[in-house]
Amino acid sequence: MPWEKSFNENKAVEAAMLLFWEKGYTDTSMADLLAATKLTKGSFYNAFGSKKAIFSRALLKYEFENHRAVLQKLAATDQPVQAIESLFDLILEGMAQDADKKGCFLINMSLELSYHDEDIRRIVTNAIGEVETFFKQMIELGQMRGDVALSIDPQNSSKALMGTVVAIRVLGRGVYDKAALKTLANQAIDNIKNS
Amino acid sequence: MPWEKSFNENKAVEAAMLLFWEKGYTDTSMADLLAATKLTKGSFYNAFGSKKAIFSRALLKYEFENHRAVLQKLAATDQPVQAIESLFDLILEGMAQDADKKGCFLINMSLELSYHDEDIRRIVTNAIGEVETFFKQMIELGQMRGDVALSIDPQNSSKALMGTVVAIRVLGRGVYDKAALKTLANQAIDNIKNS
DNA sequence: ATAATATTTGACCGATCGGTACAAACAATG
DNA sequence: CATTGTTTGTACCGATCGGTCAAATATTAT
Repeated sequence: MPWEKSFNENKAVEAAMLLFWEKGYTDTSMADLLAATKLTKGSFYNAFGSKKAIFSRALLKYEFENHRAVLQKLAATDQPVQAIESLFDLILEGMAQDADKKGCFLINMSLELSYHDEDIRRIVTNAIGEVETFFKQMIELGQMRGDVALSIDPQNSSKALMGTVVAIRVLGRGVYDKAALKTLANQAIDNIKNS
Repeated sequence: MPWEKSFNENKAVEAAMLLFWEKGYTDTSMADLLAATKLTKGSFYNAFGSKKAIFSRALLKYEFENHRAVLQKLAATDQPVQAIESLFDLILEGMAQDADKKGCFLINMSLELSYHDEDIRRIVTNAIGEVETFFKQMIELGQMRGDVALSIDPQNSSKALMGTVVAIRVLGRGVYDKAALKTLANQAIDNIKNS
């Protein structure tokens, strides 16, 4: 009776994600989306329903693949300070390879949409909370292992590390160069290390 | 021969600034601008020429009034660490009073336009450079006075402070609450203080 | 007065916006 | 091979986008 779609829905969301990531929500038009996903209007609206809907899916996909997966892999280590360093390394490396200077999709959207669109704000807030939790756990683990100074407050320092990530991702879009970003990261890490 | 404009051009730029600040560039339409400036299309284009043009003027006005003026006043002090603290206080206070959570106009625009529009990127980069210079000068002054640890590198630490400002202004738009932002500021300041 | 000059106004422009309607094309089942 | 229900392509929608322009209007110099 029914019939299978001739296109890969996941690929379409992927293409949309890259577009939204690069150009933001408003500056990405339906025409852009149709071109990128290689869908016609009928198929698009049949599959996704609206521009906002595919945007949400794209943002969640990003969060899932570019955040959650990375954090989980890093958190599995038994060398917490190194895990934190690795996260910063990954971010810096990713930015160096990103010729378009797209930055972080989630953080970009936290400025473009977050306050006016409650759904988006929740996704962003949640994603940032996850990163912060990662930092906090690594700090606590590090304190148990003696790698992190006991004078450090995990709650506060995890926020500081999170703030550094935000700063790096924002200033990395054309204001600071690679070296300056690296400086930011190094200082933040030094602040928690047991010297 | 000529004839004086019946409207205050500066007031118009001010109104445009508040609009762009709140909604961003793309999401602010000509209709919005005309309503806010109380101009008709002809007058608007006669006076400013284009949407981009009045945007640039609005951004520069913001930079002049909300950045340069504040920094100059603070830099005049002979208590540099207090000047830095005052800057963070001013930012936090301003954000607490800003019900719309507009954040910082310049930093918002660094994400929306900076990489794709070279003119805007230059304005943003320059403004951030000024803040960073302020921090650097205050740190150096503080080291001479003994308020700031000599182990601190002014160049690096001014970047760290700048990064904290960026983080506060970005995360302050709906992700972090007042207390969390204050935590970020306190940690950044503690890092340079001579204990 | 009136000529010269600049501003203001509102109608109008083509292009693009996101979204809908619907018929034709289609694959799976009876 | 007809039936069924989905997918697909496209024509079309009203609204809005940023921007133009000519005529109307107000001011000053002569």
